Amino acid sequence: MENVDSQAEKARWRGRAKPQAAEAKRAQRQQQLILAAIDCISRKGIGDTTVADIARVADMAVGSITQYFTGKDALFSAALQQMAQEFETAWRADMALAGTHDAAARLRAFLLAYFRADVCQRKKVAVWFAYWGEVRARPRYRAICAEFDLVHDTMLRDLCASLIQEGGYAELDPARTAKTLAALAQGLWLEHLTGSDGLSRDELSMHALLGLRALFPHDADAFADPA
Amino acid sequence: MENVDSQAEKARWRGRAKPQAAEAKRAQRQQQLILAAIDCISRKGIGDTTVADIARVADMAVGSITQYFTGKDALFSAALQQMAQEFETAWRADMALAGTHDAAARLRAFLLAYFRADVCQRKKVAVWFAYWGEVRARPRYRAICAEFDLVHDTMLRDLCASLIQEGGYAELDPARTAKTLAALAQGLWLEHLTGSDGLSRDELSMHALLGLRALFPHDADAFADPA
DNA sequence: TATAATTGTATGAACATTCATTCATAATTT
DNA sequence: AAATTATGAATGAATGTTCATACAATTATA
Repeated sequence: MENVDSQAEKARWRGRAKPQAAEAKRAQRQQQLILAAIDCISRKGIGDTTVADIARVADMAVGSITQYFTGKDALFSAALQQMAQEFETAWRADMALAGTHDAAARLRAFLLAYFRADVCQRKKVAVWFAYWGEVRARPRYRAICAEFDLVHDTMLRDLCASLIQEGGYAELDPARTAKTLAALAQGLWLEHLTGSDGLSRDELSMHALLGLRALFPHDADAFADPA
Repeated sequence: MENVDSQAEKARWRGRAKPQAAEAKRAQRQQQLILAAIDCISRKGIGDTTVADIARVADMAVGSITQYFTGKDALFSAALQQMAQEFETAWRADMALAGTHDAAARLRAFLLAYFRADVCQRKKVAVWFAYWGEVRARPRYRAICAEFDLVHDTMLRDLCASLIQEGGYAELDPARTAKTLAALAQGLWLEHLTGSDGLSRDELSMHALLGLRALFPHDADAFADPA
């Protein structure tokens, strides 16, 4: 991640063209490693994933890891960052689709983004929990999570505030309502991960919608289960 | 754990007394190790906790761990088992206090047990997530969790079913309502663990009560915030 | 040909486990 | 009661393994 600058610098320095292709290839290789790391973490956990595992899955040599990341830790941090970034991109996209005016529709889109097919894979959820399991011990992970949580929480609180205003839910506190919904969504992820009766993504969505209807009964229609 | 039988056997065989004291001391020593393991895991995570760490905190020799547990893994499993057992004991006790007739009061007691002072310590929540982070990778952890989840889920579903019947919430499905509440409680644990604005246990309780009131509006009184 | 990228082995640090020894207490014998 | 023997808990240094990182050799690219 930190070599991006030196790449750009080099391009400027030489004045030649090629940074396009070279940089793209470099990015693709980094991506390969990040994907492999995520895959390994989901199957073996953070503690038991070795660089050899990652190299094997990425179909690269162990030495290449140092080429693209300072070390194992940096790779793991980059993987976490990417997961967080991907999720943020996902809910932003879904919200954009829901328009800009209807607060209920936007809130619905936001919360259901948790259960998108590309987000709510068992594999990825396992990785989220692997990181959360280490978050106390590793300040770096904590910092990355905090950065994305901030914008996530702010958005959710604003959505709740809008709906509370528009829908006439004077008794609800926006911040508390938002935290409650966030907790519900993340708790459902845990259910997805550990539940013996493997709840499908659709079922998880319906649990989330049940929570939304309960909190915002006037908008039950907007939060109805999909047909 | 597996020597208990041979101990009892010996007592029977010799007819003499002493197993009392010896067994108690043994149990106390095991306890010391389990407590030390929980402490270390909460501070360093499962992956970075070494037997040396545990021995230091327990104020014992590294070799003593093998004396009481097959190995590091067995100790960790025992610690998880104990945490799960403690939690089950906690909610059972709180429910007993809530009586046997009032479904709402019992459900309230059950859910608020998540936020008892002795259960909802940051330290212990960190350990829960450390285990969940590894649960995919370690079948042993998964089995222990599944065992306790079963009785937990059954109880919660029965509670929801009772209240749905008594309170006239025909539109609610007991199983789905139960899962939703469980997810909310566990999600609030995560909030407790990672939330930058460290929510106090009281605040967490209030979030849970908000969820209960939303789902069961006829019983808002029973689920009111504490004064 | 010069430069960059890739590879896989070499290295040493970190670690869990093993085990010979010590020591306090209980059991047995005088 | 005193002396002797037996027991098994406790210890921590020794052992062998696992792993991340560094680096020298090799291959690809420009």
